[in-house]
Amino acid sequence: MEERTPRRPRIADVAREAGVSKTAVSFAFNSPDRLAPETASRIREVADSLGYRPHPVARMLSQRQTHTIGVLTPQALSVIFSNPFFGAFSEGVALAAEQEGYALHFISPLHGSLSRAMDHATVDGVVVVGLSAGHPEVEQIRAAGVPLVMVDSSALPDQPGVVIDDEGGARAAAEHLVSLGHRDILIIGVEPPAPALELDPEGVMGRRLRGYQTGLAAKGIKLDPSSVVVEPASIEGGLVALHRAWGSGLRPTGVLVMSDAMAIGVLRAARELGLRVPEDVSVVGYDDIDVSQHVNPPLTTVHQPIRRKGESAVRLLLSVVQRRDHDPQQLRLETRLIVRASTGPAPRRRQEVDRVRG
Amino acid sequence: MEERTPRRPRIADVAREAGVSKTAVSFAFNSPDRLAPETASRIREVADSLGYRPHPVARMLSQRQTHTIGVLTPQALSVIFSNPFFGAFSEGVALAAEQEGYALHFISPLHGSLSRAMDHATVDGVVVVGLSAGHPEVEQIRAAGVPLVMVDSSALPDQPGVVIDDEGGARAAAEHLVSLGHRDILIIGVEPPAPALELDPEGVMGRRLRGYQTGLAAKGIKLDPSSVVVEPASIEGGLVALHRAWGSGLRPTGVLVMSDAMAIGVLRAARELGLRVPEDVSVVGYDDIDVSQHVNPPLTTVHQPIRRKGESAVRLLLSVVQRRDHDPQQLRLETRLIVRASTGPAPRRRQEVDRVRG
DNA sequence: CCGGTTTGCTAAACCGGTTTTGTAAACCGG
DNA sequence: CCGGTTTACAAAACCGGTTTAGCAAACCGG
Repeated sequence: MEERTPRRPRIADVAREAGVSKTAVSFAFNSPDRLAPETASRIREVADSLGYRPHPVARMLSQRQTHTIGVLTPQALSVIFSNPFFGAFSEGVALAAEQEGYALHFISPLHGSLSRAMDHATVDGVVVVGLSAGHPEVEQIRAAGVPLVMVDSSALPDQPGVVIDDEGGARAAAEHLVSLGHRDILIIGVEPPAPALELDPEGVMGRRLRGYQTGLAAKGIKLDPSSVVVEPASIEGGLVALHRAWGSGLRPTGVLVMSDAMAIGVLRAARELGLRVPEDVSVVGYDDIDVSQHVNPPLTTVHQPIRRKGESAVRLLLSVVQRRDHDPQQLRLETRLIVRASTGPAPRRRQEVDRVRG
Repeated sequence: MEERTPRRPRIADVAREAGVSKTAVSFAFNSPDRLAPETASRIREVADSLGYRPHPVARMLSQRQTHTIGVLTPQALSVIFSNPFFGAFSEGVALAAEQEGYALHFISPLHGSLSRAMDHATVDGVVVVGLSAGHPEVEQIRAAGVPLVMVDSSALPDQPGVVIDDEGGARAAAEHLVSLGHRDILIIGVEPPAPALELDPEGVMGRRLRGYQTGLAAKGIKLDPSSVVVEPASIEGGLVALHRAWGSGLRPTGVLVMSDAMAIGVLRAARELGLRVPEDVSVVGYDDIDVSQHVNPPLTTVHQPIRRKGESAVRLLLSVVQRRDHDPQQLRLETRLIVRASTGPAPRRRQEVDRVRG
């Protein structure tokens, strides 16, 4: 005997079965104190026996809240998840969200359009990561009245946000290389999601680039535009980047990489090119992801508190979502250079050239 | 002049402003061909000028679909995201989801309860990862009529699912160590999410354990229960695991680790203990995450197609969500041992001892 | 024992859309 | 020019809950 299309029980079913009104059933679940204790428990029993669960979407609609926060990125999730940085960031986001009982919804371009994705997203607020402040999508979100906090964006002062000292960290990295005697520097950056997009000077990568330049300029090193290459922020991207630079004739002794994931790829590319790290070439990463200290050689990099960044962003967001509305708050976290084993004194130039020739 | 509480425009506002019915507005967005072209475009113009966007939750409610798929895990997201394995898996999930225009919602225990989290989740279907088939939560989902596909679970044959050959991979790993002369083996497993839970013999870790045991038993090696230790699936967990084992007097020459993240921690612990890898101790991981080939030394491990697993799971799920309903399909993906540099011949002394014994 | 408050529940409105059903007007073949 | 079909839109029902307004009975102080 088959059950006949076992439709999901609705609140009306429970009400009928228990001989009460829909209101009473709703009360039984949401504010039992407004019902006589016996009534409440009887309703719950009936509900249980019917296998009734309030329909989450209906609940969202009438309550006007979803208990969900969104993480919005301009890049496809399938690419951004390949960077352990994002995993760690999500870890922080998830930690704070879970503590407050919020679920997590990831929002990435839908059929190429971020707005469309945003239009379909059912969230009480969003953490925006990797998008600069002026972005139209960001305006759209604000216009829709959805609270947001910007991460890694030199946000307008009227929006809450959390940033790190990208420029300072980058400068420290550059100075470190310079002080080791490096003069031929290659910079590897992260490719912006939309190919047409220029490297946004106000974005993370723009700020890091400025930091590098400042650090180098202090010792009188000027940067040729050709010695800045960009690729996607992944191990693979880093691998490709160094190979490309090398292929186009560049022979740096020091490489500043804007992402640890890429730096790991650079380490590998170096090995494939027959270069020893750090004897022949030094590499400095950025982010200090978990594995950076475990790669070969352990990576010198700029540390940033990734998890804390995610956590703080969510706390900030929830403080405005829940109308605990302090004025828009800006949080700034620090970076610091961590010297491990992927950097060393610059090789004497002659030596390097000879070895590669031979 | 302040705008007066700029309420979000509703469909009724657009209808009034354009002098048409709600129906017409809805048609203008969803089936413009049912309207005269001029009418449709006029409505859209009005809608634009008002900044109208269909309310996603309302739309979900009446359409009875959310265009969202859930990823359900019994562990807190804040812990599971720390394992690069999950990042890669999510990458695959996201890839397939994005292609089909589905958003991603992560479901993890809400205030300790998975059911509660599931009750609040607004998804068209879920990918269940790391939960075995018999689990009550899984039954609850099925009862609620939500399509699901189980990943890494020896599912009942009436549920779609994707699994890998955990046992075969594990056996290969064990045989590899044995063939190198190792006789004193330590096994490091992943701690189940609920502390009370026993190591589920039907779960991933149970299957891998069986594989290890089979591989060892073939060469007459019996496993003492004390040489199986479990910790959380993270770098930190692996680190702790080896230290604990060592502290309790175990002196293995070969370590079989059920997760690469943990294996990386083991490599570090070995270094801290003054052990050289692979000269003093050999380590075999499991999963073959991206960084495994970049750590020091490059990790010998059991490869599984992580991304493809996520991707396949979503495709399977969507095929039932969209009523393209083939009968519940089971997908089985292969594993293979990848020998890198973290394994080598068992150290001489022990080998000799064993030879004499044998 | 009377007027006011509290208790316990219901009826109706509402959240913001989509979908079904209905209906005038236009079209159309014979 | 008449009956039947399309076309183009509107009215109403519906999705499945919550929330507001309201009402009868019980309680309660004076």
